[in-house]
Amino acid sequence: MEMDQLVALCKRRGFLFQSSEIYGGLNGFWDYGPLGVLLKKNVKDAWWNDMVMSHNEMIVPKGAPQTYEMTGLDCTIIMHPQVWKCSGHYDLFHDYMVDCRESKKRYRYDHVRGRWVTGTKRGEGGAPGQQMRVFVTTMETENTQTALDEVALKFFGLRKKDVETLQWEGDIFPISRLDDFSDVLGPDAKHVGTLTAPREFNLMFKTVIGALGGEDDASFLRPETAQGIFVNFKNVCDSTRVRVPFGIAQVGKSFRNEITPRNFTFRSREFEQMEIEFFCHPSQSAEWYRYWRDRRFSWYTEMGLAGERLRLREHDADELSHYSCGTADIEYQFPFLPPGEFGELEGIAHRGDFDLRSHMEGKLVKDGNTLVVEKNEHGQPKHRGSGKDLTYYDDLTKERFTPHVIEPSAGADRATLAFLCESYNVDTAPDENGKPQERVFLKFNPRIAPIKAAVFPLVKKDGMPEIAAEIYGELKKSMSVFFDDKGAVGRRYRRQDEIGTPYCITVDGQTVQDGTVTLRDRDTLKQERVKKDELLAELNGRLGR
RNA sequence: GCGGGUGUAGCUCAAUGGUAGAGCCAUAGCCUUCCAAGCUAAAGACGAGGGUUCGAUUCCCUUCACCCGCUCCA
Repeated sequence: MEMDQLVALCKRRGFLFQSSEIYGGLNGFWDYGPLGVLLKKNVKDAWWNDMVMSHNEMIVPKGAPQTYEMTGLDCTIIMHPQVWKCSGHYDLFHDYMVDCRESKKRYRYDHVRGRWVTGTKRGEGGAPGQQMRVFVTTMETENTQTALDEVALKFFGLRKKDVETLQWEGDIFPISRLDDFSDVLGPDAKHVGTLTAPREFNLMFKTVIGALGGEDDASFLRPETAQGIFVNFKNVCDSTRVRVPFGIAQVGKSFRNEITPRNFTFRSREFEQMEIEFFCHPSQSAEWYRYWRDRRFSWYTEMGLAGERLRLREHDADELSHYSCGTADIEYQFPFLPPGEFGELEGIAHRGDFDLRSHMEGKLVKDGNTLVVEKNEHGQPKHRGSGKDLTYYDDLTKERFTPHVIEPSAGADRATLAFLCESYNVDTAPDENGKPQERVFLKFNPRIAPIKAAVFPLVKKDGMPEIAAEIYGELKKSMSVFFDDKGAVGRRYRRQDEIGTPYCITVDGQTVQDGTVTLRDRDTLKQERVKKDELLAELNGRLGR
């Protein structure tokens, strides 16, 4: 399937539009159309229903260490600025970058390190040339000096055996200590002075609280919904009777000022997340991590992403965040990605006690194998925590501890996009002359199909429209249905196929006589006669409601 | 943010320094008894801003968006 066909279908049928399209669009922002809003809502509802509403805390689910409770939250998009300082997002999302005019590469300002060196550039025919003092640079590596040797040799046009002729001076230090880059050789450059001045990249959307707000009132749109759950952990414990282990779920918008939004809705600047923060005893956290990883993977397969295009990828040890004991991505092979590449739908992370501790003590950094509060130059916490006690006291075991967190964090827009890609199907169906015609249909799981059924009068006479309208009205009380009496019935079927409607109900001449209608299946094209009074029950059964 | 490419109707494609054409889709009506049929009607576009020009969709500049490659990817 070519992605542009799906994009065209999404626009033609009203699933997705570019934001502010009449003004030329806005990079990284997308609007859901009349059908798209139904589809995405169904995805979110399915998630909420399966994870929260239908969860039975009285029985042990398959694969779980024990029973657990689930509850929900809906937090604000703008939160106290200190939330983002303690979570680490403030420091992490404020990057200074330098660009190389020659190699067209971009580097993180604080990651480019180098050292002064003096050498003699090889001239024409191997003759000695000009002597130069240059600050050669490289990205941080395990052995920075070796990397610098290579860069310097290449710059001066020397062989490996000439390495002794290089006169190094001083220590290796980041270029952020230099005021002037005119004698700096970029990591991938052939000439000196090609690096631009550092420029700030703010990956969080900044806004101002209050009409007269200045820089002191600066706040941020949340880059993830998770932090709202952590800062409300104590409120939830104190106001409901939940006991650890339990999970808090939240669905909501998040915002990231991505450098390169691309690939349709896959990387958007405004997007919606479906997140669970699951709190458990540290001794059980590894088991819970495995439970949630497997549970979330099977959710996607049950929703229709079964097959080779979906995979579970456990992160390597060196890929893990410093606080994590395990992270897995659920990934989908989107059609717009190069062959063999997968895009992340959801990450399941073992976050340890990092988050709750951060909001108690202040922003944490790794010191050896432990987490300690990051200090500023005065020896005080760089970002001060709330000081509130976010530990948990277990009445039964008489134990106080900081719960560990398992975080299944899913992208609602990415899941919706994956379902769209997966359901896009083309087959051939005979037209009225028996000639095979190409048919495009979206093979949605009926749970997420925007329209569950369409009702047609075969022709506009003999009382058929009236009966169809009556059936339509009855069904509409309990599901999204569509009425269509325009044009030939074959065209109406195709139109429903293209938006993924699982069933079409047609009132024909026989309906007037015996009260039965035809029920057509989207995938098999087969029709069965069903009594119109039994239609609702029949549909509910087939839709698994 | 950088480099390259592309912007004409919802889609696919024309033409033009002087009133921008067509097919499909979509809309309304007629006709039609089961898988995109037919007839009729009406509607619909030069991505945006500026400049040159008597006149710019066409030439120039800027900008925006999309595609590809870098970069980024908590």
